[in-house]
Amino acid sequence: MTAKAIETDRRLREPLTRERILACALQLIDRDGLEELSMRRLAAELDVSAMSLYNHVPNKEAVLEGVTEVLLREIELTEMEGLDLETGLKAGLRSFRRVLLDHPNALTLIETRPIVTPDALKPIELSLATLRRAGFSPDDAVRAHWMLVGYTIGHVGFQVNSPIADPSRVQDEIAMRRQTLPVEQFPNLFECLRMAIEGDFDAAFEFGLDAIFAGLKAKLAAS
Amino acid sequence: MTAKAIETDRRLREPLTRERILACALQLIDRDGLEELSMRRLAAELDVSAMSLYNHVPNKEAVLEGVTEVLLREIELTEMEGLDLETGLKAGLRSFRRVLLDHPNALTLIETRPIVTPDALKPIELSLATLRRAGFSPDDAVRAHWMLVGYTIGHVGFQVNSPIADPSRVQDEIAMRRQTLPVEQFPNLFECLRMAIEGDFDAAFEFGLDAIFAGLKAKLAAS
DNA sequence: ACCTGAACACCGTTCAAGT
DNA sequence: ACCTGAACACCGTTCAAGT
Repeated sequence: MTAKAIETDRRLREPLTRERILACALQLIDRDGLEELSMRRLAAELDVSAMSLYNHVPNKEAVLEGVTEVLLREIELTEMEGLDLETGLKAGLRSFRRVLLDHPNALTLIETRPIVTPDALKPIELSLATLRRAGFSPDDAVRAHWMLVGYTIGHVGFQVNSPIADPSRVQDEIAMRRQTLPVEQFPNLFECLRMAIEGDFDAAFEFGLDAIFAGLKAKLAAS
Repeated sequence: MTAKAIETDRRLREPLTRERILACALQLIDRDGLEELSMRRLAAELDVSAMSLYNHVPNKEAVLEGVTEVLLREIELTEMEGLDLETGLKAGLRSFRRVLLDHPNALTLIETRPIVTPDALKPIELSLATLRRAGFSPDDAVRAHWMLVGYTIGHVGFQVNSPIADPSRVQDEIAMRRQTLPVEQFPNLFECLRMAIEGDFDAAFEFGLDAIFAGLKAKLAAS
């Protein structure tokens, strides 16, 4: 092959960049799951040899952190600027939850990769600002922030990893558990089973948010 | 080597069992992290060939699920039987949190492996029973349970994966962030930084619990 | 400057052969 | 019934060689 032909080849396909690698990695995670992401598969997907990736990214961990960054940038923040405590934070948390639900296979990434780039810290800054404005001390602002974010992530985790997430198998699941479990030892579980399975997770999330904000406001009034 | 010598060998070391495999796997995870657990390393640790494991366990996923089961059994439940809403559930959640904090490297396992054995469902049954007894409808009992467990897991995740978990590096961290981040764009973050780093996570957890139970009781009174 | 093939030290798992 | 070595199809990453 002549040098000219190779030049043409290179111009035909997009040049490899960090951004393109991260975008492709996220796609792969969304489609096939986090376990299925390998440097070799990622390279193949980009039509490139596995080793080319290492010209743009130091290692696989950097890819995973980069994907996490991309996800955190997806959070819509405009709706929470300058609003009051409940309205502003609820908007931010709903947007955060939406991103998490849009990328369920990447949840573990968000849980385990603390990112400290300015983009990633922006939501935290806004959240703390809202809490401070509402009257919380710096200590309690941090605690309230942790509570809200912890609750949101935990709740999504519950929804996403629910053993009975597939609605088409609900009936099977109920039947199976009735066989496996001694009903008389788990009366409340069985009473709540259908709801737990068919549950409206959005409504459940709002239920929790309401309770938490009621509690936070009570704390504020008491201090 | 004679047949007799091999017999002696076998009698010298404990016989391989599922229980022994799971216990060893948990140890390995606690010591070296989840990433470091491989079937081959696990086998080596047990002084056995990698393939022997497959006589007691179908595959690696089964090992991970088994370890999760073991962890869930560690939750102390006696203290929450028959107690009132706040006292009982707080006791259970603190015990759950203790187990999670004792095995930080296994947190992802608990988050992603829904276990449906009777042992694993016992805590849920007790939690739901307490909530129903306090007056919640089946729907709201499930929602409150999700909220509490989601909060607890999320909070521990925050604590465990905090980028600044190593207290010896707190000062470095502050200095580094001051360099990297434009202070004027993150005033609240910097104001809260020291607390976020040195924060008393136990106190923060209790702060959130208090707020949540205040909110739950308000819900109960309103309905 | 960017890409690549060959190589190294690992994986999980299967299978046929041992006791 | 339990254990094992060899083998297969994968990994992440390094390095020297290409353009």
